[in-house]
Amino acid sequence: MVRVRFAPSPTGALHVGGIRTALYNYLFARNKGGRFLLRIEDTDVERSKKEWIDVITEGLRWLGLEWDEDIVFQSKRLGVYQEHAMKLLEEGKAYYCYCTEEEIQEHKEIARTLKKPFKYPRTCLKRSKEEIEAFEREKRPKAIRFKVPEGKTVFNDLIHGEIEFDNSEVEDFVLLKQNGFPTYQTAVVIDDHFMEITHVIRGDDHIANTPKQILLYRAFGWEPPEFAHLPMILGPDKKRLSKRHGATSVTQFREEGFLPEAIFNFLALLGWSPGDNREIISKEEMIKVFDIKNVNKRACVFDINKLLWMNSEYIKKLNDEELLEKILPFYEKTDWFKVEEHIDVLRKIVPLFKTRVKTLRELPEFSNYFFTRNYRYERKGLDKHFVDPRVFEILEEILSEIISLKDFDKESAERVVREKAKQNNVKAAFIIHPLRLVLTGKTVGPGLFDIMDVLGKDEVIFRIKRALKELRGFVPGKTAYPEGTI
RNA sequence: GGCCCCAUCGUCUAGCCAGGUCAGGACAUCGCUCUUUCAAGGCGACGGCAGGGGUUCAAAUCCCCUUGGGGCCA
Repeated sequence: MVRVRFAPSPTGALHVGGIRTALYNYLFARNKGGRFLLRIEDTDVERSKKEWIDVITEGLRWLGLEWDEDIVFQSKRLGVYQEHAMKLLEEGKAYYCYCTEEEIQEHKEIARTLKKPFKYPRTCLKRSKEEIEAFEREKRPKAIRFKVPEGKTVFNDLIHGEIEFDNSEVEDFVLLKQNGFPTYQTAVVIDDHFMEITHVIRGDDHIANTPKQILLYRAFGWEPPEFAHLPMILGPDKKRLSKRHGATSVTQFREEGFLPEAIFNFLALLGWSPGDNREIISKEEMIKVFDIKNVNKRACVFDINKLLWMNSEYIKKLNDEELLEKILPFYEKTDWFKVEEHIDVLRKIVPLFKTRVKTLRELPEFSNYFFTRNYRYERKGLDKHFVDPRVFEILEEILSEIISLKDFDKESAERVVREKAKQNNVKAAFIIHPLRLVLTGKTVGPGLFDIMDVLGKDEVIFRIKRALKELRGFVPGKTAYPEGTI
């Protein structure tokens, strides 16, 4: 059975690259009817934090990347790594290294000045018995290094094809550090073996590590898994994606109002294509058609614009009730009111913005005027729509008409506005634009009559009255802008 | 510096493995349309095989070099 894993370090947020790695592992496993496991690589005690583990697991759940079986924590397996390092030592496939940090650093310096590549010079492999005994007597700290055999290491990458390394390029890397902690290579190989991982799918920054790991598998007498190295994700400047490129973590995406389905879909298509021209693909469909062979080799740029578009597509696919439910937390965050008390108004408002927002977070700010009278008229709107003084007369007429209206709703409001426009021999747009500005302060938004309907008769009357008072006699370009309206 | 990976519109990509269709789609941009505005929708435009050598009747596709980008050693 296929078994894959996602193995993040809890040293930071779950970022775009990590999400996509998890995603491809997940798709691969589900496509093959295999298992998708989670392992936390927390051997770096100083940088690993418990909080990050929660951030990672919550992020994965939010995205719908449910893992199988219990989470494996490397920090609980230190004994296993030590045991296995000792085994290689006993078999003569590894050796103690007494070199200090400073000595290694010195070698590196020399290599740098000579412009030669640095490789551990096997100092401790060549030490005499006496030397070693002396070190032991003074209890000098020691690491365990792997003795890299001669030859070539070749592996068939599922994405890149055959990749070959000459072992002479690989240095005798450390298996166990002086403090008894395993290095990345050691822990990865041992864990992948015991977790019975069949396919290692990870970022291609690990390609150069792969020969070391294969060498380790062989030393242990284990069969290496298949490898698939995913291309990196870059920022718009083609540099490795980082915080300075804006939102790059699941947490941020969630807070900014992206839907998990959109992220899932977008990231899946970043480096992989089903081969046809589809863009919006459901998770189920992806699982069905995912093939690791169709994954691209080339690093790709994370394009927030396309994500935004895709998010708006998923928002449009939501029915009104679903949208409402998803939007509530974003209204809650505004602190404008208790959402439970205004749920009926929200139920009317939310659908009006469905095709007008790209993220959920935009909705509250786009609809602020439904919850406050404290908004300002957009300056460019005043200049554009209040040029003709007849606007005030018609507004006056509409006001009195609305006051006498028995049943105020979308239809009657529209009838009043259109009739008054007709009677005054102007186009409906002549009065619709200034009225929108009066009622919302904005020049853009949902249909005016929808807005009037939601605001209700009393509020519409109040706002028109207020505007007539504030804006009467206003001449664009000449009159100073009324207080609080700019 | 050494080793490794990569190279199709601004961006994501299809096409490459099995050479022969005006190099197809999506995002973005621009235009038109619909419309009370903005969106959404519909229609359209712009825009690409990094460069150079080969192989071949024929190269985006196969090979080599250069250039550029990325990664690991750090």
